[in-house]
Amino acid sequence: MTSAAPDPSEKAERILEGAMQEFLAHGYAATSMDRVAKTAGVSKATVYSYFQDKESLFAALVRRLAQQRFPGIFDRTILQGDPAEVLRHVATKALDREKDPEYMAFIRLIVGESGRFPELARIFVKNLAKPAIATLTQYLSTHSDYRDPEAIARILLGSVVYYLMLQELLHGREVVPFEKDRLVDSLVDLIVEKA
Amino acid sequence: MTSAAPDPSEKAERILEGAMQEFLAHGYAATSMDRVAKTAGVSKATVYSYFQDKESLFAALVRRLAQQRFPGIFDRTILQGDPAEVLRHVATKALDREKDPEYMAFIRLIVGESGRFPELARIFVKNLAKPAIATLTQYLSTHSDYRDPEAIARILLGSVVYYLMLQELLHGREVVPFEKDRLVDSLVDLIVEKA
DNA sequence: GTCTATATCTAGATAGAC
DNA sequence: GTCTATCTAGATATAGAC
Repeated sequence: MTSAAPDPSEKAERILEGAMQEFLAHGYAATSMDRVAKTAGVSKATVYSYFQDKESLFAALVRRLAQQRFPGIFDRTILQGDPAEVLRHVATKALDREKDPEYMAFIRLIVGESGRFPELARIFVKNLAKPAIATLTQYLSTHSDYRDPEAIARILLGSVVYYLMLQELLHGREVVPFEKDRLVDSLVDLIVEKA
Repeated sequence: MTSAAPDPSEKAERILEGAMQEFLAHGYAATSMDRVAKTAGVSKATVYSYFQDKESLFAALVRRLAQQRFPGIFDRTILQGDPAEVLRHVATKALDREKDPEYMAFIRLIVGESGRFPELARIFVKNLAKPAIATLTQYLSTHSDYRDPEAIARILLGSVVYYLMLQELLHGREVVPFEKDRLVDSLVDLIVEKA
């Protein structure tokens, strides 16, 4: 057994890596299993030996991305301290995701396939959106007097996500240019001054 | 591109109608020209006599939807009067779009295909998002003292769009339930109290 | 276990009948 | 002008070689 494979899951890793590149770049329907295999550096038959079919591979990939590759932004960050600084930090960190092309492509993919794969969209919400809302809501509950902290949390996150979607995903930079700092400044002012 | 006939062709209308149903339901890649023809009630050859290829048909459809079928929300609405009432009206009207499945599917389609068709995404931004931002910014400029009215406009619209996307498109209703009224109330309070 | 080769089907696009 | 029939390419999925 000198030529034994390193790890049975090593091939599965490469396949998922190849699948990620292809699905993120072209979406579900426009991605072929041939290209997944080629990108992963294995044969197509090997892909089918690890994953039942195209849908199973896609589902496995999305679960993986939602649970491992793109953990919630604030999961490990303990929010505490001055509200103005904390909120500015939160908004800025969320906006920084524009610099991660894979994350942006993941958003595009999930939204685009949310009709065909509603269950995968729910996994995305449960693993990424929900923890972000919960963490921010928790902070606002203990550091402000808002009647409805979750509503405020959704306003902040919504403003940021809308910015990313409009300016980056939908290529609005050239059509409706807008500086990130302006959004952050107004957002922090609006929320903190009121508190 | 096919030449736009002066008098609208009945056949072209039916084809676009069929294309709308199919593309909105399945996205670009998963939609076949066979099904477009069948839904439109014409032969596939007829489809190709009116539109050069699949991409041209898709582009014509998106332009049509962005320019005619889904005009900007506030284009015809003259915003004037008490800020609290106006902003509440604006937010509520925008949130009501969740009741229009075709509009929601259009959002999903544009976001999902924004990688493959960036120019169509820009058309969407130019015709729908930009006018909404501009109209609301204009109102806030004359009815509030905000240093950056456009930032406020984007915060309001972003909060609403994020709600629609998370709760409806991504099927978050069951995962992170939230009442629309709570969002509207906090949004209006936040913006008007500060003014 | 993995790959090559292939079966089967469906897609986009077109030629030719009427 | 419109439809039927068809071409060609590329898709998913699998059988069989090594």
